[in-house]
Amino acid sequence: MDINENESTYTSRKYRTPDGAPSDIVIFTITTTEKHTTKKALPIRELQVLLVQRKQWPYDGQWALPGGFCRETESMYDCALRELQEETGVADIHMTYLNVYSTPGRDPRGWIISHAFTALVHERLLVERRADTDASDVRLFTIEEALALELAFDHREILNDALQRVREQMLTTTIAKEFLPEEFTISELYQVIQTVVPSFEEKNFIRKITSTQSRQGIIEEVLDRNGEPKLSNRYSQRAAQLYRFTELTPQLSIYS
Amino acid sequence: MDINENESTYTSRKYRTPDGAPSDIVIFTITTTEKHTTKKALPIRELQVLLVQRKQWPYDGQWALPGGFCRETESMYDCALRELQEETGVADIHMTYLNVYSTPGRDPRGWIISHAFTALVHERLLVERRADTDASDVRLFTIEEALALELAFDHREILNDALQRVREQMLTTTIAKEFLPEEFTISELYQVIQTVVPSFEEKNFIRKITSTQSRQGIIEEVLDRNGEPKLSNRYSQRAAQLYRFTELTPQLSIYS
DNA sequence: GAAATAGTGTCTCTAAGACACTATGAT
DNA sequence: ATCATAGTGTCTTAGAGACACTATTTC
Repeated sequence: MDINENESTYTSRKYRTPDGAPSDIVIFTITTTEKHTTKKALPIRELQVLLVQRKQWPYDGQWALPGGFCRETESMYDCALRELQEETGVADIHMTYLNVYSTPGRDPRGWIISHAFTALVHERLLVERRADTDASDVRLFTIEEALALELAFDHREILNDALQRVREQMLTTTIAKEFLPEEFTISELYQVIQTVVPSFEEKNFIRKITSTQSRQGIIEEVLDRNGEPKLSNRYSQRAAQLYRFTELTPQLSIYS
Repeated sequence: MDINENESTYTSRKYRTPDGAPSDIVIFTITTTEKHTTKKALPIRELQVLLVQRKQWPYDGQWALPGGFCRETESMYDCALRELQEETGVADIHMTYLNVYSTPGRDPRGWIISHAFTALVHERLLVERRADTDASDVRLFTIEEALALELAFDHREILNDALQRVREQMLTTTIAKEFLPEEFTISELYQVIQTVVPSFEEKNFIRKITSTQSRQGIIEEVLDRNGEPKLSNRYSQRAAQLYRFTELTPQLSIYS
C-alpha cells in the first residue's frame, strides 16, 4: 500500500520530486472582419488562438502556448490567471481547467507536470494588448495556422484537446456568450456557433431557438425602456431583434 | 513574461519546486442487496465509495481516498491506474481525470499538488479485494456515511466534486454501463440512474428509452441464438426483455 | 429592382406526456 | 386472489423539419 511510501517520501526525501508544475493557457478568441460590400453584411468570423514565440532553450524560436511555473503560494488556477494577465492584460474571463500533461519526457528540462486551461476571450479585450506588446512575439493565429506550426513541447496535443473541449461546450453550454456582446442578434449567435463548430447547421435555427418551452428560455428578447422590442440594424437593412442570455443553465440528458 | 522565469528556474534552480504530485482516486461502486420478500423483487441499490484508513501522520487514523505519489517514469494516469490496482486489484476499468487540487497549505507535508481521478467499478470486481484485504483499513461507505466523516486533506471537497461529475455524466453519457452487466433489463438501468441521481424520474421511461430515433439507439434488444428476444426473470415473475448498450455515443446539444 | 438580412405560413409527421389498462407467473 | 414487475393502448399536444413565401431597407 502506498501510504507507507508516501510517508517515507516525506520523512527521508528518498524519492525524486517534480522539477516544476506550470500552467499553459489556450486562449481562444473570435475575430470579426467586416466584408467590404456595398450593402451591410454579416462579418467574417474566425476562431483564433494566442501563441507566444519562445526565446530560449528548449524549443528556441518556436511558437508555444503562454504559461509559466506555479509558485508555492498560489493554486494552479491562480497561476493561470496571473499568467493570463501577464500575457494579455485580461482579467475576469471565462477560464476552465482542461487537463494535466505528465507523459515522462514531455519536457527536456526535467520532470515537469503541466496543467492546461482554456480561456475564452472577447476580441475587444485583446485590442489593448496589441498596442502594448511587440506583435512579433505574441500573436493570434487561426486554428488551421496554429495546427500547421511545429509547436513547442506537447502543445499541439493540448491545443487539439482544448479545441475538442470548446466545441463540445459550445453545443452543450451557453459559453457562446463569452464571444458575444451582452445583446446580440440570432444571426450573430448562429455565426459564433458555426465558427467554433463548422459542422453545425440548423435550417430553422431562429424557429427553434425562439420557440420557448423547447429551448427552456436560454435566451430572451431585449426590450428598450418603453417596453418595445429592441432592434439592431448593424448587419442588415431590416432591423433584427436583439437577445440576451438568461441566467438559466440548461440541463441535458440522454434519458429525457 | 514568464518564459524568462522558466529559464532561470531551469538553469539555477533558484525557485522552489513541488514536494510531490500524487493522484487520488474516487472509486464508486453500486452495491446490490436482495430484499427478503416472499416474491421476486428488485434489489436495493446504493452508491458507495471506497476509502482507506490512514496509519501515519498526517491525519493519522482518519479515512482518506486511496492514492499515492507519482513516479518520474509514469504519467499521472498511469500512476492512478497503478494505485487503483494496488488498492483493489482492479484493472481495465472506466477511469476519468477529475481535477487538480493545489490550494496552498492543503497538505501539511509541504507543497503537494494532487490529481484526482474518478473510477467506476462494478461491485463484482471488488469482491476479491474483500477477501484479500484486512477489512478494517479499506472499506466501502455509502455517500452519506463518507460525507459525514472527517476525511483527510481536502478529500471531502474532492469527493463532492467527483459526485457532481458522476451525476452529470450519468445523465449525459452512457457510463451507466459501468455499473451494469453486459445484458440488463430496463428496470435495472432505471434503478442505476436513480441510485446515482436520486432526483431522476421519468414516468414513461420504458417508452422513451425504447422508442428508437428519439434516443438514437443508445441501447438495443438482446436476441438469443434463435433470433428470439432474450428475456430475464431474475427480478420478476413476468420475464423482462434484456438490453445492451450499443457503440453509439450520444451527441447532446442545447441548440438542436 | 437587386441585394442582403430577417423573419413568417403552413404542412407533415414524430414523439412527449399522462394515465388507465393488460400481462405474467410464483406463492 | 394477490403481489411485484413488465409492459401496452390511446388520447392530446408540442415541436421538429422542410421549404416556399413575405418584410425591410439601401443602393
